[in-house]
Amino acid sequence: MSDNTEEKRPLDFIRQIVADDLKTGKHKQSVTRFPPEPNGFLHIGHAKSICLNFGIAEEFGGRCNLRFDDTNPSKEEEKYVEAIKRDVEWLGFKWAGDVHYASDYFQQLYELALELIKKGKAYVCELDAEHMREYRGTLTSPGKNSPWRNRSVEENLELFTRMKEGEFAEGSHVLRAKIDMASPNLNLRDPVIYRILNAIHHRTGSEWHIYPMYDYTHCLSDMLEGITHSLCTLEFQDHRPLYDWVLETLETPCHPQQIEFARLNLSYFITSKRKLLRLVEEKHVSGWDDPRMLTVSGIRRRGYTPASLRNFCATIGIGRSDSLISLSILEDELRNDLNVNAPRRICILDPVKLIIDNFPEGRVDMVDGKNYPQNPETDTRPLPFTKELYIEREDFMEEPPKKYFRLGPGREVRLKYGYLVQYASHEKDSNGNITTIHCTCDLESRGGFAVDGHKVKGTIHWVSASEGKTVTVNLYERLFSVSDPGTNSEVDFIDQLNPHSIKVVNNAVAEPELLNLQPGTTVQFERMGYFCVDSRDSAPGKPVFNRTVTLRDSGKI
RNA sequence: UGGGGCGUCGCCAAGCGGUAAGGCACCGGGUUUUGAUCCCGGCAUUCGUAGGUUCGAUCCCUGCCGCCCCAGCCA
Repeated sequence: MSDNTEEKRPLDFIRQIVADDLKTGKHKQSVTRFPPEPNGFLHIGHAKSICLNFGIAEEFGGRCNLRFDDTNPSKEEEKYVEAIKRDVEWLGFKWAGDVHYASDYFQQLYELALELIKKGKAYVCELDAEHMREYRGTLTSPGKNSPWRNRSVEENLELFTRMKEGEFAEGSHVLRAKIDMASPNLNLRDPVIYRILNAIHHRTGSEWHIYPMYDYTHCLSDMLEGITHSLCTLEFQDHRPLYDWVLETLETPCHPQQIEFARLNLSYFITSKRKLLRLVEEKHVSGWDDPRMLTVSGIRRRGYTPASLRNFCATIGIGRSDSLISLSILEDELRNDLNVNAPRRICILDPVKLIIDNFPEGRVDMVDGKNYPQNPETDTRPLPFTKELYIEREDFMEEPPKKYFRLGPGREVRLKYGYLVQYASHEKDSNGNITTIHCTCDLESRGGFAVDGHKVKGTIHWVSASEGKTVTVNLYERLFSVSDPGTNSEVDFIDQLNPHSIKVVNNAVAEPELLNLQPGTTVQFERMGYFCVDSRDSAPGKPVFNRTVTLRDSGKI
């Protein structure tokens, strides 16, 4: 796999901190973690976090754990665990040792909660959700103490134990950290750290009746794993004092440093699990792995490569300011990779027949098509050239402007790898649609070279009408028609979907070779773009191609 | 009208007191059997703004303006 780590780009602020901590000896080795909640599929925003956390481990010789943050059994499922593991591996990363789960620590977390109670730093509260909100105060006014705040340690211990034993109903009791109900930081107003939940957990089943909350779990899980740098997104900044409070209060043997960075926003897309879920549930897309989705699985099915994702993440960098990254950066990294790694093939997406009047009937010339423009002349495949061909409808114009380099009355053009042909005539149906174009060809120009050496500017691609194979091609465009869908709360993001995000072409004509591709393979259709064999809808001998991305087409008329 | 963040080219992003890297996009030109690739060249007298400190400030200080996040028994 190629990525551009070899270029000495400046370190982002997080890597600088890691480098400094290693240099000063604060840490012998960096230990990071990627902590997804298994409640949905990973999207490109997660890829940024994955590249950061695993990337640091690779670059600094450290370790990176994969840890599932599974503290809410009502939302989490095993199938997401499997999908997430597959996505991380597909990106090319390897987690240190076994996969970790926050649920591995439930017993330790419980014992530490007992410690907290004994220190007088946590109490069982019986306020219901509504009262709890009321007591919390507002952004501008302080909260007030819960009437249960000053229970004795013994009583708290007994109540918490009974919570654990399943003696109480959901919602009736919670364990709260005793911090400061007047704190300007709402997260410090005696946050709930344990609640009663009787759901079945995907790993621990019905063993537990109480489940720890994120703020309590995350810092301790980090601590237990010896994480040195706990990287998360900006919205957790306000939680950092609580992260630190738990570790300090419990006097833990180590204290990971939480560092926040800005989450990824990509133009013309949404990176919100909740909104992606709605697209799936309301069937605006075919599923989590719809090639138009910017989920890791959708991206993969679309034909993107792991290297292009990693290079993209390296290119955009890590910062703390809100940003909206242009989709063109992603596409640029994709093209950089595919340009050198995707073999060239030929497929006509919108066929119109071209007949070479002076070419012998029944003759099949096998001409050589180059697989990669940068490779030696010998890396070729045979292409059957016959009297009747298909060319792209857009490659012929009845009244072409001067700068149009393709076929038209009076024009000469090169059929790539084949022959030079000169326009003879064309036919139209009653609706005025062009049905057939007639040309004559210079039989001496095989390979596309003029015998007398004259220049031919235009080169177009073609497929033999008799030897070509009909295939289905999905022409994808961006899923949304505005650059910042979902940003304006006045508008439902569903109304911002691009009605032309998919166009299915059922009569594309492909060179025979194209039927032999393995699902998941990405090739370039010369002059048209990069296309990937769909891994779900293709059948042997009946491939379905997804347009991964178009070619750049600067100045094309 | 509480607290926490952020503000360098259209979009990202370096810069760490010594006089504005790089990428994307865009605009020119060259090569080309993909109007692709590749190659050259252009693209911030200026760093949200107003003051202050300094020989010198994008970097330090102060005020102002703008944007984002926080009142789940979600993560």
